[in-house]
Amino acid sequence: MNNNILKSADLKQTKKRNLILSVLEAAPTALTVEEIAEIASKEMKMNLSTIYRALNALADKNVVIKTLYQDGKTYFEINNHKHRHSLICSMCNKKVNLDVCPLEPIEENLAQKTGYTITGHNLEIYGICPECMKHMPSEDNDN
Amino acid sequence: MNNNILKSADLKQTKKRNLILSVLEAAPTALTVEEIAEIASKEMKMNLSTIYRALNALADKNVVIKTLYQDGKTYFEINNHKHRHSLICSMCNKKVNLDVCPLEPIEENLAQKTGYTITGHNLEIYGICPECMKHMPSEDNDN
DNA sequence: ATTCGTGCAAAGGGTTTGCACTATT
DNA sequence: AATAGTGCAAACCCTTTGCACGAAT
Repeated sequence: MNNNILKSADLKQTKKRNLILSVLEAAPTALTVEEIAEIASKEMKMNLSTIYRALNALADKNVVIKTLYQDGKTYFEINNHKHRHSLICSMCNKKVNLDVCPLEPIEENLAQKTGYTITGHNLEIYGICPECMKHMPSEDNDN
Repeated sequence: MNNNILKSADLKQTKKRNLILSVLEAAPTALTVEEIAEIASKEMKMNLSTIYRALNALADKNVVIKTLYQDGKTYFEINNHKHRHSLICSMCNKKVNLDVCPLEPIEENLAQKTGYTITGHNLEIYGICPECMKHMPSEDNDN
């Protein structure tokens, strides 16, 4: 229930924020503000600024995670405290969540070697999904 | 010698492009366009557009690698075909190169599980460097 | 001489912000 | 009633682009 989320983040309860949160909760992957607006617009329309402000407020409270992807857009997802990464199709943008994070064992080692206090990381993996692979304009296959 | 790099990339040889390349070659980590401009300006001044265009041309030829970091800026580095990642201080932005890439073993596995053809990945690790740690305004240390 | 690189200023895309207004507490 | 959220338009930052000029082949 979103009520608690907003309350415990010291944010006022509004229909829009609740809707934004429920969109994120229903989403299988991180979403851009435009994607959120698109989905949310089925129930009510709201300004992009509103979504940005809501998400930034929530990110400040660590309720959502904000990540800038290589496409130049910021993606948001609920911070469920399960650490995840995405595999993104470079052609259709379809995303698959990974449940492995290969980095935790590395980070401790790294902290020792560098003296840095590791605070986090950002990992995106890119590829071509099977569907796009099928419909690939044959660019460099030698038939 | 840069001559060969530009020639083999089918790009005209200019003083500015050579300078840009030598700045990148001397750099221990990936640099932003502004950082490159700053360093290069000691030898000659050039417009940011020129740097952007030179780097994009080189990135298209895979001579340099172009990566968008979480600070919203694009970083460029020579593509020496050694796969590297950076550890970045969130406070002073100092970067350390890692020579481990923990992802290659994972990717093969991933390809099987998802059917994706993996084409690459992006990994940044964030932390606080020892110097910044020393001078940290004590925010949440309980003394 | 042709082709490509460069500077400048303007435009672009995504995100943020100031202000007046509206809703929540 | 006080405080915080929202819409709108303008501003912002980094990057890209059009055009006229200049340099490399």
